[in-house]
Amino acid sequence: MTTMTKSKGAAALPLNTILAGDCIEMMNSLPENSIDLIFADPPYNLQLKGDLHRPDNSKVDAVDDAWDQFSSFAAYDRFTRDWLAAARRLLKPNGAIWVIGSYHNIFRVGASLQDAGFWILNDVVWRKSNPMPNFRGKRFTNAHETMIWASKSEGAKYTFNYEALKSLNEGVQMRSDWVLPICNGGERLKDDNGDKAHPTQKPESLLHRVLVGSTNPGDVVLDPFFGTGTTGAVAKMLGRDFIGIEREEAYRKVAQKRLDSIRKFDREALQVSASKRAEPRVPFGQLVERGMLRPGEELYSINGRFKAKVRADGTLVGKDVKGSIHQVGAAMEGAPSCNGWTYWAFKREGQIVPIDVLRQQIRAELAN
Amino acid sequence: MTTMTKSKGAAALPLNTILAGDCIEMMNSLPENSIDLIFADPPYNLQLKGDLHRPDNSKVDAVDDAWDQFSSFAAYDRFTRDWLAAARRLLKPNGAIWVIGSYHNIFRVGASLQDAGFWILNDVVWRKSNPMPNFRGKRFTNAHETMIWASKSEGAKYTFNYEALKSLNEGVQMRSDWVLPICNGGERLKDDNGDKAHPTQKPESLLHRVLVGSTNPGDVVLDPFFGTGTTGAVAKMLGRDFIGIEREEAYRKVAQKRLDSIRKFDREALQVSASKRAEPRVPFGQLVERGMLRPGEELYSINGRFKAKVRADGTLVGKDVKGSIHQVGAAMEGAPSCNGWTYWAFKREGQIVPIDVLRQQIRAELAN
DNA sequence: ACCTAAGGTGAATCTTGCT
DNA sequence: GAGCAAGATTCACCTTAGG
Repeated sequence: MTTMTKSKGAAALPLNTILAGDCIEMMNSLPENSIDLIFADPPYNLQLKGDLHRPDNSKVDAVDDAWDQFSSFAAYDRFTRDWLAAARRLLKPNGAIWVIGSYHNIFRVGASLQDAGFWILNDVVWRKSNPMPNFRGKRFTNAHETMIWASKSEGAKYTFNYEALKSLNEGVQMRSDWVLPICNGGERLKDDNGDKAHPTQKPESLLHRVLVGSTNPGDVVLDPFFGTGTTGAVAKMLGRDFIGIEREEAYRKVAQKRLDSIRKFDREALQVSASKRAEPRVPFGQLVERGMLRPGEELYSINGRFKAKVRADGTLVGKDVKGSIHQVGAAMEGAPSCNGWTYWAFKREGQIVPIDVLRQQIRAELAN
Repeated sequence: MTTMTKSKGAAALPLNTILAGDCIEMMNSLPENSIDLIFADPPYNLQLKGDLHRPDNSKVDAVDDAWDQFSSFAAYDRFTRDWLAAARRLLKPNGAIWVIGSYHNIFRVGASLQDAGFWILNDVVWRKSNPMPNFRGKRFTNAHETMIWASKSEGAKYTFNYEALKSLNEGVQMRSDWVLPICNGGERLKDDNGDKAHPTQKPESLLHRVLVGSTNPGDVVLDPFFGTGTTGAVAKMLGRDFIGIEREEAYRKVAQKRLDSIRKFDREALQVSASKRAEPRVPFGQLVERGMLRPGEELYSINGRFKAKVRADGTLVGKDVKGSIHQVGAAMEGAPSCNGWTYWAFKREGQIVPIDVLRQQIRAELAN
């Protein structure tokens, strides 16, 4: 790969390098209207109070780095406005930006994007297939992050490789929710001690989809919060040029080593997200939520011997037992286990209908 | 259903009615600190430029109603701040709010929520199983909407029926991404012409999960943008009280008709699995007092590594430690904390039995 | 070599109630 | 309100060790 190609007027772009320093200063040192795509993974401004332990008493290794600390929402907003202004100056008129965040920061980022004149094209949800659970049972599992995709301004002719994404998605149009695993296993970079080199390394599969969808080969991709360089790594594989900016020496070192080992079009490395087409699990509770069965309605065992009543939370109550469709079926039969889906039925217009029919309906919908 | 019950000081709440008028004015006419939950589906501020046609040239019936028009982001922000302030005044200290939106408005709503002092608990993604495709192939299929769940302030004791949601989800904790179909078929209300009565009617399944998860029977739920009354309908079914506010006469009429036809589920069906925390507290000493365990008897850690002796006052003595079942367990494991109830076991007839079995016996007695 | 069991871990605003 | 003690609480992976 080449450094310092693609001159734009007097200045030149330091292609395929990692710039050391503050992202706003470094961006301001680059020529305006020179970048095709920006991917930004800014600090999330998590506000953690104390330690968190798992039920087995092991401690969660949380993101408590200094770079994620801001004194107030106002301070975070100032930072956001400043780096977005610098980013917007760099973008070509038909360039675009992606920003990723969580509920801690993404609403502020999104509003600032709009205020700065960016035009939101989609918000895209990264649904994590293996998120960390909520150990205390006080909230929903925080199972997704949000990305905002925006053009430099309204009416701009941004890049969108519709057909490529459709192919990636087995021939149907790509949706705004992407199911991808978090970065772990061999892809997760380790430091010399064997600990994770960066607390929030993003999976290459995510960047693969972003770059295939919104850049063309030869485009210049800037990542102002480069970290361990996932953006650069995927850009290199896909034949795009990148520029990274990273303040922390330790991250730059790991990223450079990573980049040096990557070859363009290393197909093997791209085989991360082949989809498994297992039958989706359908919770019985969905039949209740969706009104297919009514709370208070009676279910009948397929052998006609027992009945039980549906509750609003998708559990059953029978004589002396309550619990899941499986638990109540097992208890009534005195069996160690029972597949409630094939054991229970409901009545419609005098007919006895197995509840599994309703599950099949939902699965058919999901397949579309 | 009753109207005007639950007086709060001088004022009374117009329960289970639809108030006609501007939502901010109407909210300001209600007593402060009186509402348990607010569900709000405000205008999305869609900024549609022209007509959209499907590939077969049929015209998409878009949301272009007057109530969704704002002159600028600043105007939308003003409106948002104002209704959020009125909403926050109404909430009880431990109340909570849900707001639903799309990328057009949700970032502004989220930032305003945070600025107003609400404390975000989760952002929840409603992943539509049957969204409208992107006909032009210029963007990702807009296949989700975003809900923000927030308590009135940081540290508030909001309602979260963890076990009920877990039951709804087949025994695993509920995640922040919910896959549910959009509202159509028989559930979709039609006007006298057979057209959809409201452009953005929400599915009852969505409200079912919201209300089961974050309210209890008898709670008061306010929806300041009532529309055709999905919130009221599900609240009524689930035995919650509701208050709706709606400006448009046509929507109120449809909503009232809908509400009149709905019956509440029976009481048993509304019972929901409770968390252990809600069960009565049983001191370990009671097991000794009642002779279920004898002073001097040995307890064994569940992993078989440690043992300790029961004393007459309900404390344990082990090697070098004495104290509560929790303290001794934690000390032996070198852990910051330990739930002694699940950590210790005793022997009966050669069998190892967890002490929690004895606590459950006592709780079962207390329930009778 | 292959299978099973045990252990580790991930952007987390993660308790409640009594004294 | 601060301080302390009781006690409730996890899913989908991957790696490693052991059989």
